[in-house]
Amino acid sequence: MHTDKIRITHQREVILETLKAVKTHPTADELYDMVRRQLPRISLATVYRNLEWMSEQGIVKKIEVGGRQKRFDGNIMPHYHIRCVECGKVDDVECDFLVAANQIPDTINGYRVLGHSMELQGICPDCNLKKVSS
Amino acid sequence: MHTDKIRITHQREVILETLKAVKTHPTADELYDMVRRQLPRISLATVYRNLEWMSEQGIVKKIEVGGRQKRFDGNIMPHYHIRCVECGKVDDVECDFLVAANQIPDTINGYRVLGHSMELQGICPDCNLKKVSS
DNA sequence: TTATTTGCAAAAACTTTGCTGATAA
DNA sequence: TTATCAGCAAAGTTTTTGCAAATAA
Repeated sequence: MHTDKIRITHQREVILETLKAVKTHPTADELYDMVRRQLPRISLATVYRNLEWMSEQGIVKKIEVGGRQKRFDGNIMPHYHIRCVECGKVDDVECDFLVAANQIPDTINGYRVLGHSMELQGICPDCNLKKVSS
Repeated sequence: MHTDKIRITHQREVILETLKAVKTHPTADELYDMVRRQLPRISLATVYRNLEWMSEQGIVKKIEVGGRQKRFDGNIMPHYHIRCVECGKVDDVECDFLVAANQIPDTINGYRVLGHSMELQGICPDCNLKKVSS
């Protein structure tokens, strides 16, 4: 993907606005469904291409965690996530108690360290209810 | 998958031995290639089914991190990983400096917390070399 | 003996890509 | 005007599933 001249297309704007507007961490096809309400003719490929491109640009963040599908986050401030192992939903976590990120060396096992991510796994309130009532 | 009567099949033994024997964190198809040297007629579906089943049983661990494919770890002791963003390789990390796991509450945002995982992202020595020399 | 597991092939799920027409600048 | 981008469809990649034959117990 060239970076010579970047265009602000309508699709690109709507995808970004939509992602920024939600506090969830949608997959490409979830975002596609949301965006389609404004742009009924948009294609899933465009959503994929733009999410990939925006995460390369650092405009959004590709969530590097478990689960089947990739998820995206409009919040690029450092923070961690908790994922429901039943339904796959991902929420933000307040994490004062967790990692002292500034203690992470910039070289480990010969790797040049670029970043880190932390995922808690759990069962969300909704899925907890379903399990209790079944 | 029923759990009424569990059979110790030859395939299951070889898959587990092979995974335990390596210090890498192979994907299903990497493990398939390794196992096939001993069991040339085994199918990839069997590898997938058994890895899934063994991770449900807690015999092995499915690595909940980024990257395209799922990876599996024969080491079920708690530890963290570093993944090369260039080639996808995953190594273990010594992590005294990282998370105080016992500080993680067992309820967060209404989620019942089951576990956590941490991934560092970086560039491995091999890929670093390739980048320097190109 | 018989219920579980395998191998195979097909399908499903998710993501990327090639191409042509549309469009931002 | 024109190089970038979108839409569409097709292909690629990874994982799961149905079913008949094989097999562990």
